Amino acid sequence: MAKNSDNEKAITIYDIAKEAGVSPSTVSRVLTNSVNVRPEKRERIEALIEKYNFRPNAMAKGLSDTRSRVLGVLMADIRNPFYSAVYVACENAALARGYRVILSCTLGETEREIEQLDIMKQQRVESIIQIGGRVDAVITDSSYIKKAKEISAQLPIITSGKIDEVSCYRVVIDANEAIRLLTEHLIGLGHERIALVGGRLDVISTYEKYMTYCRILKEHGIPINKRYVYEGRYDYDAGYSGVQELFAMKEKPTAIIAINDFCAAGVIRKLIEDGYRVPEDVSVVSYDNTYITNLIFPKLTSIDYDYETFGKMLADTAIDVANGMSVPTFRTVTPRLVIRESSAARK
Amino acid sequence: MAKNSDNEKAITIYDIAKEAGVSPSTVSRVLTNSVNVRPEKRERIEALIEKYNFRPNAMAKGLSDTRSRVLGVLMADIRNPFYSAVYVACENAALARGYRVILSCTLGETEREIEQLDIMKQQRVESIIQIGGRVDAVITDSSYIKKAKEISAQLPIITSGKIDEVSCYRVVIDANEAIRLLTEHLIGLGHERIALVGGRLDVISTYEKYMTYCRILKEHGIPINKRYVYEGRYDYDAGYSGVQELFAMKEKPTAIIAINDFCAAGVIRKLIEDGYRVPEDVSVVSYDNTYITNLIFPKLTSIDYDYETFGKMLADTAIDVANGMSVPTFRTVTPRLVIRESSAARK
DNA sequence: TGCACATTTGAAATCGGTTTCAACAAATCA
DNA sequence: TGATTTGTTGAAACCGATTTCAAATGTGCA
Repeated sequence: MAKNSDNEKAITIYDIAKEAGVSPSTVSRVLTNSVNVRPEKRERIEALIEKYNFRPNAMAKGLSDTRSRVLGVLMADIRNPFYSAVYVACENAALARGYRVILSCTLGETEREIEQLDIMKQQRVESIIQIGGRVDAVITDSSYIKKAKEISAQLPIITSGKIDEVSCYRVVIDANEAIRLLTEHLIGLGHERIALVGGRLDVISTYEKYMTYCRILKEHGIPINKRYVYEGRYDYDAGYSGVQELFAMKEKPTAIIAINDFCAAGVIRKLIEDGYRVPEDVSVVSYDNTYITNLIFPKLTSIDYDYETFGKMLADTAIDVANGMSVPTFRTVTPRLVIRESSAARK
Repeated sequence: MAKNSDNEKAITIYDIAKEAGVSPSTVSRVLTNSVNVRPEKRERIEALIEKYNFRPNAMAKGLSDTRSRVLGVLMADIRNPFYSAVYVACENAALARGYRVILSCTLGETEREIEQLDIMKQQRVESIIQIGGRVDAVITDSSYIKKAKEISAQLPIITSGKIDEVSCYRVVIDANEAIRLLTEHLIGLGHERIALVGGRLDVISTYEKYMTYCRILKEHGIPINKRYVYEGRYDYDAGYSGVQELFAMKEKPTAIIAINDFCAAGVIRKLIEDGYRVPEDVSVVSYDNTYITNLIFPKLTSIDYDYETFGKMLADTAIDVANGMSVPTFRTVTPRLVIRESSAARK
């Protein structure tokens, strides 16, 4: 049975050295493959490593290295499919460059967030990737800002969002382009009464979207109706209640831009419950292009961010900065429209 | 701007000690709060810690501690909502007991899996939690088995599945109970032509479900029709093509048990495309009770595992075993039926 | 004031690797 | 053959914390 306690100490290079009749330095040289070791000794050492399944203690190694080759990834909740997609892409990119990643989910608790930043510092991560930019917890808690400021003075923070008052490298989705794609897609389909559902205007990216939405409507000579903007959270319920409110109006929207796929699912649900057909009566589109888009009925038209590229850009920035390379402090990811079944020409 | 290179060395207890005019030991005593330190010195030291935002190097700490207080969690893919739910629950439970967690996704690549096991060993994790039991990669790769065997000889492995030939602690969902709940639920609704869609019978838990399904049908005097069992993967497509095949038959099923929520989404999609109504014409139920159940239309009846409890059981087992406590090598989690809209009485 | 005892403290060893430096051995060259 | 260069090796220092041990200091009581 799997060993159920930590009784026997782990093998060390000293043990290997003694049994092989060489010095620890020589064992280390075999491990790091740094300089020549006489073949016969090398073989003896390798045989012992194999025999005992020896693996060098990462703490000891980390102590003598100046570099940790570890990145920290901080996010609200890995259960969110957007976050998990970015995370996996980040991890892949980091691994490809010889870095490990430590993940931390804060579940929106500021205390935990602060604590985790400290832990990452103790782990001597080379940089911290913050995914989400405090989108989920809109309240910019001052104790968090203080900690983030402190940390950012000592190691680079790369974020997909923005942290108030904290200077960091930003790899950001081009929100203007995203909303432009959606709005023009809908306008192209003949829609004019286009509603925005979910998201809060005090969150930067959401506000940017709103502004661009207004600009584009104006460009097309479509009047802006503030009542077509339903603020709310970033979830299913926001979509559901958004429809409830919007469709109580006389001039009902013919198209809805939901703030993400969850929200869109709520939107569609409520529409169907109320007897509307999607997309025949109402078109619904959203952001994120998570796998949810393919699960629901009808399949969702959504904005894709190319997670592989996005995650890679985050990880590469983190690693480049840690290696002292000069890196732009602001980079954008260009979104792409994926048309599926939920949007169609206006009747 | 965030420091863009690792030029200045980090502060150490020696720096603090020198500036405070005490020995490093005293600084360490303040950090660990182990013994008394004269209040005036303690204050001076604490002030310096604050001043420099000093955080002790985790490597150095880890080197002198015999215990790492770290668990490793290995899984196929964190993007799977089932896995991410279990992961978060695990992490919460571990954190509550003062343990950190390192996550590793193998994305089904055996090579990566083996590599990550080694990394965890190097990190001196106290035990390894394997979520998924190689369900996703049915092929039990011999090189993986070999590595897992080697590892399990040195540190405890806790799994939610099963690893061939490798002895480990198992915390397993009671598959028999799960299928019993679903089958009896459907029979209670008057269904007799109940199909199984998705999953492969060479995966233990799937096979167990099949066997119990047969037993229960027999108990109720319902004839077993092997053609109602559609083997496939654990995804949307399996559900989709399952319906395609099953509904080409003359005696069409009136109820479907999908192997998980993804699969159920595919099932429902194809049913609707083909003009069936759910649940009026066909009832659909599944396992896992992920948030997908609430996103799709109709909302899915599914089997819940109480992720908090499940994750906690995994983490607690891992920690208890690491602490030499005697722990049962087999524990089960009792599933619970959550009835939603997708199942109804047979017409 | 002096002795016994408790509290605080620093020096040094330790954890397990890597790396520098100097010594030694082998190979090359004159 | 002897001098020079190159290749291997081990001893010891180092990374940054914790911990043991013994010394130094402080306190209580006669």
